[in-house]
Amino acid sequence: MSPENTPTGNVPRVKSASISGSAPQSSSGPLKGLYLRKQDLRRGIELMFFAYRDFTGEADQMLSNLDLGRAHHRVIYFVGRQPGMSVSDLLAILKITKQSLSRVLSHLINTGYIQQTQGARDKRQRLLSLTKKGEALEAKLTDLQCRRFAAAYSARGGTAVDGFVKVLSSLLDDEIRADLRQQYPDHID
Amino acid sequence: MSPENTPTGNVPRVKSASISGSAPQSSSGPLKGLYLRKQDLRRGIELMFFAYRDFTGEADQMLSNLDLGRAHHRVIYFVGRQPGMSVSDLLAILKITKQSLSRVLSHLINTGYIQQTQGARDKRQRLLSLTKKGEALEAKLTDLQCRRFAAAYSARGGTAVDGFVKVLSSLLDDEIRADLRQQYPDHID
DNA sequence: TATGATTGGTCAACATAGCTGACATAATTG
DNA sequence: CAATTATGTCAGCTATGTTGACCAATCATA
Repeated sequence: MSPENTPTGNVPRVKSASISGSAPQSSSGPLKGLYLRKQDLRRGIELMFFAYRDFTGEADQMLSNLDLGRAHHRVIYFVGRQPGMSVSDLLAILKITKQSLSRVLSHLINTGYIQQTQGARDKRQRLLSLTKKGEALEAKLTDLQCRRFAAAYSARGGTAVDGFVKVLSSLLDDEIRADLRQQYPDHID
Repeated sequence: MSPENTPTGNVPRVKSASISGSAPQSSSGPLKGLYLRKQDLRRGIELMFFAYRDFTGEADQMLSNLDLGRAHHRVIYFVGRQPGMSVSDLLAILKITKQSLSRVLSHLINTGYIQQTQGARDKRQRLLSLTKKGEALEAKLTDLQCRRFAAAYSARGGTAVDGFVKVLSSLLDDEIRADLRQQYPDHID
């Protein structure tokens, strides 16, 4: 409760970081390497934890009223983003097993949020898309999250948004960043 | 697979955003409101999803080798950050039920990662701290995540880090932001 | 001091969402 | 035709969240 911070978080710097300069520990200007103090890195860790939780919280609430969970949301979101995608495509994005996906996807199909059509070129494929009902839910959920981002972006401005996107991109695994760059070139700089 | 993006993600802007200007849809400079296009907001949503997954991935791997999960990690992390915190404090941070916490915490105590001491002022409290073993694990896990942040921060520079922190802060629920500001004043700007 | 609130713990049961392993069917590809 | 691929399914396990009920120790206060 009291604001006594970590005892290990004062002066020390991260070893493997390429910037090694021993800058003073004053405040937080854009001074070389000053943002690599342990306490700054921990701030990043903690902000990711809290922000991710809050970012998903509102949607989780709305979903639970419909007896759906976050896993359903992900499916609805990505199918909505790229209608006509195959099950394999979705598995590659979500990185879960087909058994896990199957449970969620079957439920969404049975309850009329998602529909499947046989692939034209490859008849084995089940191409996924949202029904009207699914589109309506996707819109409500995405709106909720977009509003949060729009508020944050507006409050902080374009330069901050640019930095936000850059740092998040650099936090990705190299492999994922390459995938994203290929699929959505305007996502990654 | 093909880079055909969302059909709904081209020109339209978010309605409830305070910035309503109909700016041109050129590139991505710090031009007023240009980062509030639906596609930019969706980019934020998606980057949060992928970055959070990758950010936790390495630690999850290390934990699973020790038969521990992400829930154990959170406990170890926050107890390490603020040794001597009470169970209530931890519950307030994690926002889970005491029954959920109990399962994880008991295990960490039984396996010697965390120790409890009776509170001096209030003898009902069990003040939590890491054992040597717990400190060692915390250091390994936090190092792993700090390295990722250090690499990202180094790659993108102080201005980007500043924007990253600002936007993440603004994504928080107001209540959480207020809490963080009180507990860790240097976390939030 | 007696009472009520707080701190922490426990038992039991349940839900969600991941996992592995094994197997099946249909369609494509060589 | 044989091998591979895309998808689905059954069965069972694990981790981590949830409710609800209840208990003991301690603190705060009327």
